[in-house]
Amino acid sequence: MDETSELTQQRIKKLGILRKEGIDPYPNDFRVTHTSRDLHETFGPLSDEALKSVEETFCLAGRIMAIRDFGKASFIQIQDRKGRIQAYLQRDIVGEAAFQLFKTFDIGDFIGLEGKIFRTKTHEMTLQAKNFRLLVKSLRPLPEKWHGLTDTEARYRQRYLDLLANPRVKEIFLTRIKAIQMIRDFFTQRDFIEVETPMLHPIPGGATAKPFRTHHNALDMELYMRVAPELFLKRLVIGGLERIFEINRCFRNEGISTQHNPEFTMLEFYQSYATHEEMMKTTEELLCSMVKEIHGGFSLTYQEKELDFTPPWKRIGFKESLLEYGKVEPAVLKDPSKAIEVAKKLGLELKKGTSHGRVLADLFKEMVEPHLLQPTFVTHYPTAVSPLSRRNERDPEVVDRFELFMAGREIANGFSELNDPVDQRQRFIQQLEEKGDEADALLTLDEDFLRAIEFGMPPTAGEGIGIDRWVMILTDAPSIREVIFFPLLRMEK
RNA sequence: GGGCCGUUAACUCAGGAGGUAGAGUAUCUGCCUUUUAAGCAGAGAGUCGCUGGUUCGAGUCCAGUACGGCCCA
Repeated sequence: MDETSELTQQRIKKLGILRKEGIDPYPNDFRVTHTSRDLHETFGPLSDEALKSVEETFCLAGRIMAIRDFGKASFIQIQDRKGRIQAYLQRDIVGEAAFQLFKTFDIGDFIGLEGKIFRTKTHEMTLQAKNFRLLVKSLRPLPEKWHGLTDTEARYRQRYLDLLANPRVKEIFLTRIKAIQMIRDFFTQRDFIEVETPMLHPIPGGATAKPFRTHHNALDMELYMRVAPELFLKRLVIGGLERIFEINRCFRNEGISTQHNPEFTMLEFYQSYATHEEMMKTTEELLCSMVKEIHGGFSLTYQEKELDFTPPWKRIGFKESLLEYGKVEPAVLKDPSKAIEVAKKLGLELKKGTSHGRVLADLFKEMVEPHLLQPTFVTHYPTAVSPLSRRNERDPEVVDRFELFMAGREIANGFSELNDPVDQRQRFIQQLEEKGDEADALLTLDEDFLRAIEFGMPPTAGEGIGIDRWVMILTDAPSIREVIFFPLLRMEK
């Protein structure tokens, strides 16, 4: 406890006074009958006159957010999970002793109130308190009522204060929660089932990110926090769960930025007997339904840019996008050495490998991705950068895969799944060879997964959507930390 | 990892060219029984992130460091 804070000392003193009076400052026997919103919604439409004939009394509880004291009467604002409502405490109604007790209440305390509803002269819906009780004595002062809490670090470390003091923050998280609920409903209605797969993986797979390592004591076993659920979800598809989805955490042991948090939430879904084409359509339907529900139409503003979600969204081939947005010479697409030349001119390091497909993928990230503002599907990625995707039937050098971009960033990644176990094995081996120089002992062949698809995986399409990034778009959030309750920060001090 | 910016009262912020710290909110005291960021009068509240250095003197200048933010890799 911050011993030096005068304000806290004062409140501790008040706590002592309450206890001496025989008042429990932390009771839990007050029963709530209504929320602030119940009263606003039920009685808001009634006239002042009509309100006077409402005889019912209501029990509300909440945190005191403002006190306007008049000596022998007080207006207070209380905040509950649904919002705020004003209450009016008059000495002549609650009684002298109770009113004196109220004088020790502070902003931040929880209070339980019982009373009737009325409107003030200035037409504010108000609870006329007949009885009230202290429910919790707060020992620390809340952030300022007008400016709220703006110190970014304090907002993330003490998110509870951020939520209390900044209504917009609560709105953002409620939108996040609503979006996730909508995803569940969307897939459930389409006969998908929600599943959970391991977070602790013996072999990290399904994406090429660096994993967090951990250790199981009893089994004396090295484990990795999952970077993607993909390989386990496919095992379930092999097991006959033809339509599944998972909304859950993934962990990547990489840099932190406005678009990266070490733990983030991913939606993955798999549908047997579907192709990447159908996944794109599903994606449009899913995301559009959310934009419409949350923004009332097919457009929204993200960081001052107007995004238009009216379907169908633009589709462009990976190579075509390099020509159209990257303005590369057509020869770059055919000649690996030309591609490397361009990459070097851009100052790219090419640490991921110098196969033609990889270099083109690097060029794409640099030259194309930032230009994709409106929702755009980029299709047919090089096979070299897509070890889990099904080869295109006309051109085996590319795969039946797409990524969805908007606001210059990747939001989704989907493809027809590779279900040829022989090809899959080769692709894994190739992946290992490319990574060879990194001496990455983590990368071992996932024989268990290969065995699974050798039993036969139905033709399936799958997709992953980064929920945090999508919620950023929905809520106009500039940083991923604004849509994650507790983003990772360094230790304090 | 690099560059730039920030860190002053519980909160939001001032602090010119180095001279020993200021406002609003909140708190405390008094007045006020329909206020709306209520009002009026008064009061208390600070290791200026931390560690060094320069200086007679550092919130201010310099170096380092911690944490945070933005950009870049």
